[in-house]
Amino acid sequence: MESLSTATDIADIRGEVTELIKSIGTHMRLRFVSCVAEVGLTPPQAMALLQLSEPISMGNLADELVLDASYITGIADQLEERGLIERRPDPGDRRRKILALTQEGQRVHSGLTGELDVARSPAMDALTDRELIQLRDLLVKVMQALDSESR
Amino acid sequence: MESLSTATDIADIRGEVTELIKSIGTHMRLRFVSCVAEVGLTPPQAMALLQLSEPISMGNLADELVLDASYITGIADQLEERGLIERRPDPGDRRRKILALTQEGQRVHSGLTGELDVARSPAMDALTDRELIQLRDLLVKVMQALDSESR
DNA sequence: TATTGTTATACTCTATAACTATA
DNA sequence: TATAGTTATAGAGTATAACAATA
Repeated sequence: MESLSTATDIADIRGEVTELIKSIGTHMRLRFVSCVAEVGLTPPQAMALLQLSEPISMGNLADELVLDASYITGIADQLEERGLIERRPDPGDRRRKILALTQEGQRVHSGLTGELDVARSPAMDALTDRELIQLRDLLVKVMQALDSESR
Repeated sequence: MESLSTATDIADIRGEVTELIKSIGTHMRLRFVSCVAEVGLTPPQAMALLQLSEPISMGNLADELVLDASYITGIADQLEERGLIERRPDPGDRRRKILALTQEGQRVHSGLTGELDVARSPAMDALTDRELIQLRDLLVKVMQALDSESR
């Protein structure tokens, strides 16, 4: 009898954990959307801009963001129109174009990075250093289980 | 000097935790999308169907899913065409329509609920009961911090 | 006058297919 | 022949505005 009620409790806690991860993820996403809106960017524009710490070819950017190349063209157009990035020729392959931040792009990039910097987010201030490490270790285990699941 | 390097490490771990929550959230979302696709539903259709354990008015469904009422009309149309739900009049308010599962809808709803049941997901099998409770408690703290942040 | 649901419409995010210039 | 980027287009998800019926 006791084992039965324990099993139920554990199932409940799994459900709680799932809900918590979902809620925290939603919070993070909303925070991202509102941060990028403040600097006048749409989420995909911001995702691309944030990837440009170093210049990168359009194809590579598509790979890193897991987006189709044709979509990257449009995002690049928008960021270029706003003067945040520029397309440079690739010396050595004239098909390729390298995207790089302009000076203004640098400014927005830095501002956004700072704004989003999780280290400055009060989100995890509620945890002591020891708890934070515990949390990290537990999430790593869950993530590993998910990765080996993969079906 | 030691405090400086410690501070950096903690910042790194915060970043790790953020990334982990993002990754686990992505896994969960992909799992949801593939589960609902198996029963031939789009994600919004599934979200609506899963809410129908009990009959509910269209407006209330819109509130619960945080979607506009006009969008609910379309989703309800699709689920009704597939014979999974029906619109019933509300005795007492003739403007209102109550959505309820058909018998076939019941079947799909049960199947999907079982498929998605977190208690049966191997995701958290990597954790002992004690670790699971620890994880829940830590996530609750993070969530509370996020809630009081709210700006 | 306010609320429920519907319609028409439009916008964002994203992919596919066909094309061009280059390799 | 294959690859990088572009264009045109289409589809999913979602919202806004205007409207009809009812409250």
